[in-house]
Amino acid sequence: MIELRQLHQLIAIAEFRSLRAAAEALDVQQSTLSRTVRAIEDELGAILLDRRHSGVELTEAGQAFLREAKSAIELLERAQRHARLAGRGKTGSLTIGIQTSLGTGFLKELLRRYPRRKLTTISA
Amino acid sequence: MIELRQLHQLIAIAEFRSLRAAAEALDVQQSTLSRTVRAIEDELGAILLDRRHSGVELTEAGQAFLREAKSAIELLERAQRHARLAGRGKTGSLTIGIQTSLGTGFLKELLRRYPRRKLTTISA
DNA sequence: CACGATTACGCGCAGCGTAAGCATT
DNA sequence: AATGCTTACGCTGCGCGTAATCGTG
Repeated sequence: MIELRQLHQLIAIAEFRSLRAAAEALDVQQSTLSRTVRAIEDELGAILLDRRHSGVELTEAGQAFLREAKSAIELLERAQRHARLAGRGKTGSLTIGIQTSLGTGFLKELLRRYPRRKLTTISA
Repeated sequence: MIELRQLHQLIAIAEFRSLRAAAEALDVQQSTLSRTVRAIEDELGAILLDRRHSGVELTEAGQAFLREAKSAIELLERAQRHARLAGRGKTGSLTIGIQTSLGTGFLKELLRRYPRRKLTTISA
């Protein structure tokens, strides 16, 4: 299955018209991107890049695919933004001060009933 | 980063309203899906599922996110279909018969010049 | 020779299965 | 007791870095 990481890598490659440059920008090795492109091409059964010795160039299939893929990613990122906004206020961190004596009984029970909360203890 | 695999898992969960059922359908363990949901929720900072003891239910945030995410995935899959169509005829497998004597010199050179082709040898 | 993409090899970690745990009906 | 989600633990496969290779201007 093509993953988002791979698509982002492909997008960078297309923007830089170069594996080398994209690799540097993404802070990975050329080899990583070479393998990624190869994997996507194999999965699609279409060649996406024209490998030149002066970099790479999108084939027609590559241009079409990337244009559509970008729209999809755009949509997904909007979805994430919306979800993050929806989550505001309903989640977040809560900082409280409490005497240690209280921290042993009631608080422990509270955290047991509401898992996923993390308790940071600072001893006096 | 949220990956497509995770979104597909989330979609299955939403359809089945159950981790158990979705896990069976996807042929993974419940624990896998539990962790996936948790990971997405953490990344988004929003709770997507109401965990009941009779299964799960999408929260409002979950419904909204999944609706948008599904559209994005739909778009991506269209992009892949288009690319596969574009690749037809320009790629594919070519089966040839050839005498072994020819397979050593010319063919080897040919394959060297056109990498990524695989040669399957069937000895007589 | 320089530059840029490809490929072989080995490693570390993310994702998973197993199994135990916990809460509710 | 049965059902269903969560969590701890260890392993395996995948993605990556390193480094060597190939091919062209």
